[in-house]
Amino acid sequence: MLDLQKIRENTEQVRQGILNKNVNIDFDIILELDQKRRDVILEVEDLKHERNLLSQEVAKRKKNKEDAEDLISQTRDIGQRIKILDDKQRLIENELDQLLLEIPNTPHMSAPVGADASENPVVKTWGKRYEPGFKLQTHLEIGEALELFDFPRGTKIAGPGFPLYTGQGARLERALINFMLDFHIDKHGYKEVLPPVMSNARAMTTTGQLPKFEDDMYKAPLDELYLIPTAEVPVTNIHQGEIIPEQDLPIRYCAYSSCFRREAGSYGKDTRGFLRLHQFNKVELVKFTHPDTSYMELEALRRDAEEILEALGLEYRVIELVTGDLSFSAAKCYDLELWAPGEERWLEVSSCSNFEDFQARRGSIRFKPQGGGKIQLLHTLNGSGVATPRLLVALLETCQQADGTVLLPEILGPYMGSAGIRLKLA
RNA sequence: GGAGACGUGGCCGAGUGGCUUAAGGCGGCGGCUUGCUAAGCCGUUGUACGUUUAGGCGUACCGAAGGUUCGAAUCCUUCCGUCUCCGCCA
Repeated sequence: MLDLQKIRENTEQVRQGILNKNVNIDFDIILELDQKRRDVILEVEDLKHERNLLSQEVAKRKKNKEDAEDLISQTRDIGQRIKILDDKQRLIENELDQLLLEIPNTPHMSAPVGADASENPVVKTWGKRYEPGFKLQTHLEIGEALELFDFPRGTKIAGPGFPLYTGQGARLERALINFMLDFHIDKHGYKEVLPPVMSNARAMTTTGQLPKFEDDMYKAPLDELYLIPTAEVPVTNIHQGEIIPEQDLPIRYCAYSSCFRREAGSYGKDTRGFLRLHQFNKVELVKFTHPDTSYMELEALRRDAEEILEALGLEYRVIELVTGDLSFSAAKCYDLELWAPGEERWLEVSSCSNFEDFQARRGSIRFKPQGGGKIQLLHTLNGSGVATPRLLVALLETCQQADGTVLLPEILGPYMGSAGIRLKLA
């Protein structure tokens, strides 16, 4: 949510920022409602003040056993006017809130202005192209040959997009999750949390999934719960409604969770294999920071995700999202993409974003300055560190050998246990 | 799922219709005293919104939402949460 005062005072600047995100918002309606709201408040508070004074006078008279009927009937009349104005105020504020909740965050000034993903600049590339000289297979061919997963049976159980991992494939998936968790916890100092995979509407509103993107989520209407599309939702809401002492910042969490996405409107796109799923696994990094350090923390967050890819020896590049490609809540975002040599394309495995105070305002997440001073909204950030499906694709395709086996990086050895790092048909 | 108890500020805790604009304490902050520390003494202490050139002023907030009343932390209704016991269950 944007600061109403900022909308009021810097309307043109905000309007331009939102336009750069390819969204057109009618700010005149908002400003008009804001003015109406303040007019009503002015009127109703005046009446309430009067009522309080009269009630005190009634109390005084009753104490002295004097008659107060005239004051009581006068106040009764004021009470009715207050009730009408209270209702009016509530109505205006509901309408205003509803509008504000649907306005996306404004881009940071460092985010490159651009219309869509085709304009995203590449800011970094790392690693060496895997070109072993034999004909490379796709992850689907490798997986089928080595029986690492079973899409037809996953479809039988839940439908397309719900993968069933089998044998060494299941073990590899689990190994990757544990490897990434340990890496961030032990090497990068994140605190591990294991959150619920369902969240309520309140939590979904904090992070920005609601009210606009309800159709993208799986819902359990009987219990008024949603399956989380990312651990960002439950983890960011850990501190919803809290006031955190400044000296506790930054708070850095690392969480594994299954993620659930209906992917509404994306039918027909990347339907093969692991490229786009309804359920997948992801290790997520979430930070709560002081506003002054959030952009420094964004760079550090991105590095933490990059190091996972480097530790596995996979070729990747980093792109910076132009304003038109930024998500609803983000002010600035980097995507990490892995090269999949079998698919011969780049695959997005991580998004690292700074939301500034956008989510903090929706979820009322604040900090108390150390030397006293005014309580302020903090900044929230998150990034995948990283999502497994496309990581698995790039890993299998990059580690495939001429004999049809897959030789995993040494670093996964301890996590593969007795299966070892060479995947072959059992 | 059944029964009962409870929900007050950063924390503890008083408060069953009007000198409560929430007592008292702890903690925090400032000051005095002081070789240092501790103790003691004095003062101060929330959030949101509105308004104001400023100092300030006003309104709301006692789990949430409604209601009764001239007036609600206090009475009524509904909901949510926590705890205890029972049932069920990996």
